Amino acid sequence: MPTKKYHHGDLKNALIQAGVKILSKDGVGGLSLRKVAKEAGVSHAAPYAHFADKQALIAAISTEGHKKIYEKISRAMEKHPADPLRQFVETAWAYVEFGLEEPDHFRITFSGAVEQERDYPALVEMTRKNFGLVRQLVARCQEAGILEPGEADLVAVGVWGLVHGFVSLIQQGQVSHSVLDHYTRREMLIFILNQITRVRMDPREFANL
Amino acid sequence: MPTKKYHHGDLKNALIQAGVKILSKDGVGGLSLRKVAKEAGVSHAAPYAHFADKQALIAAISTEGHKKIYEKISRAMEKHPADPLRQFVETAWAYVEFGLEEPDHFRITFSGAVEQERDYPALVEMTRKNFGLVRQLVARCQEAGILEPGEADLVAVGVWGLVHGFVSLIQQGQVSHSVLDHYTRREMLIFILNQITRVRMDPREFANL
DNA sequence: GTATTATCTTGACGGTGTCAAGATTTGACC
DNA sequence: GGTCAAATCTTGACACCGTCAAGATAATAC
Repeated sequence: MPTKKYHHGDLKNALIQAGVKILSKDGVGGLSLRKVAKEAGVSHAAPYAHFADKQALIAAISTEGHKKIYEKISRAMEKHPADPLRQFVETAWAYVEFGLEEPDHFRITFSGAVEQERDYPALVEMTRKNFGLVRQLVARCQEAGILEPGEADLVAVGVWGLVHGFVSLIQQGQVSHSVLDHYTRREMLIFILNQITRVRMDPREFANL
Repeated sequence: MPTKKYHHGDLKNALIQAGVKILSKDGVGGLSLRKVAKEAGVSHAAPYAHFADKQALIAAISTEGHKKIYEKISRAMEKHPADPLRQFVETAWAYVEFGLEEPDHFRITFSGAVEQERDYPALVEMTRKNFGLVRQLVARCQEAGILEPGEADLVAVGVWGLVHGFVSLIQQGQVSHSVLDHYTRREMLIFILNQITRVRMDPREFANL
């Protein structure tokens, strides 16, 4: 963390947090640089001392999103250090939770609002870190016979896509009522995870672990 | 129709097409109502005769995206009417192709830029139609023993998410070079599809069908 | 042929991203 | 401690944006 400085102190982080707050209040469409500045108590052009443009702020907010995901899923993985299957389920569920608790932060993090991701090394590094965690979990599950063997990179892409697609469809309300009435979200997740695992979990049983 | 008249004739569709063109030229961030109007050769407020606001135009552009996907995947399914496995592969590949050929149209279609989807019945209907097609294909594959049995709705969510996640990660350039150098995109797709199918396809073989 | 309606233009408003110029504070160096 | 350059923030301006109101024009219904 940058040490306490002059006028504001730690405006850069304050702007990111203000952005997260506005996202949860006004949604992705309501996020503007001027509103973020006002929320942080500075003038409308102050952010330009810390961010080159709006894209750069969004990139920082996305990085913050990936950080939260990293914390959530690494905590989830620590819950059952010796049980890859439960690690798998808990990690996936942690990801889903973030998507449901902070939908707009989740959305802006993955919506491709950052057009040239490679211009933001911190963001690239953070996504790499998250992907590495998933890849590592996938490899462990493959060793344990829970997932099919094969190139762990690609299997990880598949797993991530599966869970991410699930969150997206829930967010957009595209899951039919006939399904929603019969299963909890967690049961639905386990149902979907069953598609790619070699073991078969009973949704009702695993939802309560 | 061609020459300039006070009344355009078919401005509504012209605006949608202008929007698609601008998307491919300037990306999602460069899409504005005024630019779309100019591209279509009308004044800056003319779109308001056909769209309530920018959201409504984006919803129409998203609907157009779903239409293109519908055409592509239904054509793909017709290629091998009696072979569910090939139908499955070709349909997924058609989806990937659209994402790679028109990345920004693909992105705006699924980025949640339309905040309240339910306000746009045509869009809801079109997504429902596409999902129905996938669901139908999934059911057929389940009957043929290619996919695990179970609630077809949820299996379809999984399949869609898997393929969609694959496109997203490719678009963002997050697939490692070590993988990109060894496999074509189509081989990578088949690799991923193997994760959820009960049959095992050889990527090298199936990539050339 | 006239009246009504749909379509399009013009002009205006507040909000937005961004830059330039200037004010203020900090930290480093003597 | 005093001086100065760099970092930080404010103010003001500009072009662009989404949106609305008022009016002009064309198509259509009668």
